[in-house]
Amino acid sequence: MKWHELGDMSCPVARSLAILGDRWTLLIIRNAFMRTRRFEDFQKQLGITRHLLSDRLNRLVDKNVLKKVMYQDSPKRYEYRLTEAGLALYPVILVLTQWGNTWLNEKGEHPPLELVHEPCGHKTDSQLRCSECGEALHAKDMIPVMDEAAQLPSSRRDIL
Amino acid sequence: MKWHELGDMSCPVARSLAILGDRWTLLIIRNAFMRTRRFEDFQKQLGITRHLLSDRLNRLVDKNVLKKVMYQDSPKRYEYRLTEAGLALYPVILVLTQWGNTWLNEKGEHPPLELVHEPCGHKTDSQLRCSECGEALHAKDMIPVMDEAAQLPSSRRDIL
DNA sequence: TCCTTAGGTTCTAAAAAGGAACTTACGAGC
DNA sequence: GCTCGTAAGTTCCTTTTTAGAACCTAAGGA
Repeated sequence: MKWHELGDMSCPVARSLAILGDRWTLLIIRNAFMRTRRFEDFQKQLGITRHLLSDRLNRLVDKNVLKKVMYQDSPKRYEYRLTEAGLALYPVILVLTQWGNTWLNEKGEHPPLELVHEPCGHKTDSQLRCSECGEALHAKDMIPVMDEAAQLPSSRRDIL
Repeated sequence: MKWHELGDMSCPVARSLAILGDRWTLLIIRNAFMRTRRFEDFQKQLGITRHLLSDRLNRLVDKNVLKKVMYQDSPKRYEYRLTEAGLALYPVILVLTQWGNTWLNEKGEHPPLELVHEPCGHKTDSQLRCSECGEALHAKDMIPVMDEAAQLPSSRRDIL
């Protein structure tokens, strides 16, 4: 199976990863959350090749994760900003931060990146909680349900 | 910059993505959460080439995300199971599921994958909350702090 | 006129991914 | 003891992607 075919699958994880699941895209988005907006800045900060950066930024604009905003008229210059869909990726960056802090620092060689929650003023560990009962969510307690999908022919049900 | 060099960076997102940030790894992990454990099953479900699957599974074992467990003695057969670090990736899968459900289904062509939280019995939308004050977390309220890193030479501070 | 800045595009070589066939080690059936 | 089937890979060859460096364009300033 070719990679781009994943975008048509019924599984939402496959569709998300068809946009986000390559070696640079989530790093670009991380930097966008750190207020990076311009081509040159992304390129210097990430060390990505200009060619790839151009390709990835255009893809993200095409997929409505970033938008181009003109910030100078002559010569015309555009910067890249997170759209509403892009801002909604913050949880992805946050859980990757916490996983890296916790599980990829066994020898203690990296100072953890701590996050202060400004409204309450404390260093925070984010927790995923159920919107209904408020309890912390764990894999073993979750049951996937795909009502309509059950009525699709099995060839369209894909993975999940 | 080459991809594998990211694993040494001080940013935990870069270190996480040095393991998870390619086209197949998170899909393999998604299927592991769906109880897939054997080489043949991963291959059939994902449509990944056998070569790549072998490479990715070995890498995940090497990085302590999966472990090989013998399930048959003769001939010796092993299956791949999530380690503690692997199980800790559930939030990543969950937030990607929700983002895909919400933002990659504009034409309504995909039935959303709904998740029932078994202990309370309701369909849930997971929410990221602050461990200290319990409020929902948003990008604009978070301040990254890297105490010790501030004392490192700037060449070692990398991106964040 | 020449230099600088921002945002790319072009070129070539190297690395990674895709696809199909082959291997190994066993057990079962005939 | 021959053939088939299964699980888990490995090999070989082709096609795509990436990496890295150089080049291009359009405008402003010294």
